[in-house]
Amino acid sequence: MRLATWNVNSIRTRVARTVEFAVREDIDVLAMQEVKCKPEQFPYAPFEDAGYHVEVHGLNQWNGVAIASREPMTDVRTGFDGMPGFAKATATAPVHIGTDAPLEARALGAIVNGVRVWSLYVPNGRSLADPHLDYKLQWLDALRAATAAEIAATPDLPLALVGDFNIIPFDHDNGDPDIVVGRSTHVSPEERAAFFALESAGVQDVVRPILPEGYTYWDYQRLKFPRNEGIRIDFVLGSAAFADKVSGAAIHRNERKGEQPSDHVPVVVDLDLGAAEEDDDLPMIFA
DNA sequence: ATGGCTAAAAGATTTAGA
Repeated sequence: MRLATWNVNSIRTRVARTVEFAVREDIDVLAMQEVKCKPEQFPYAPFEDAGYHVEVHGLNQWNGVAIASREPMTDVRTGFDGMPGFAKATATAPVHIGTDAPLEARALGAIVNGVRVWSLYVPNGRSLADPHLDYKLQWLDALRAATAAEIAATPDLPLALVGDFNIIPFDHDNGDPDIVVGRSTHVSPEERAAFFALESAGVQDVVRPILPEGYTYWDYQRLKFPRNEGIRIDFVLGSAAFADKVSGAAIHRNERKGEQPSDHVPVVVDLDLGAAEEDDDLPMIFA
């Protein structure tokens, strides 16, 4: 099975190149982030014409996550247990963060080919002084707890957290001189600690051992891509049962090129799920 | 020229992204 994650930055703007990529790269499961639309606005037809089922979680023009899959999806979930919401300050009320605040469309889970996939769009944080950074940290801590609980409940079910984590784990993942430790989000000790705390929940970065270097995002502004001033913020974090099956990985830097690219590129992982999943593709000469 | 952004809703700017 070939699994990809891609922050598409509006699926309506980029549906053609998104589906073209999925078909060309033989993607079985494509987790998308920032689809920026409601389900009724989602361009299902191009995906379905290419042989994909689609699940969408979108509430408005912001955020929005989706999964396209060649095989049907089961146990589809919007949001994870304990996921907080965010309400910005108004004239009469302060900022509110919690499970009783309005939930955003940042997490969509489904089981496909016997693998639990979570398509995740972690809150940005905005700036070090912004309450949105507190929201980001609380959201990540709730994700850590929910992931630990899910792995404890079903340790043999391969699980992957995939998506835009909005954290630059290591200094060598940051090629953007405008992002500075001490001044910027994405590189703060607190955000990095929240990212690495996911390891304690039982998931690990399955792309890093194969591709130690490589950016996944370049800002549209100030010639960041031509200058290769990118950052690495999109990841595939797999449980032990998932990581055992990883046989390859790729970061598709070329998808940042061309007409109307997303500012992110796809990250792809190959899984060896054994003979069962290959039955569709191989002649039954061993039957 | 030594620098240049993109997207959506509702406008003719605001909010958001990272």
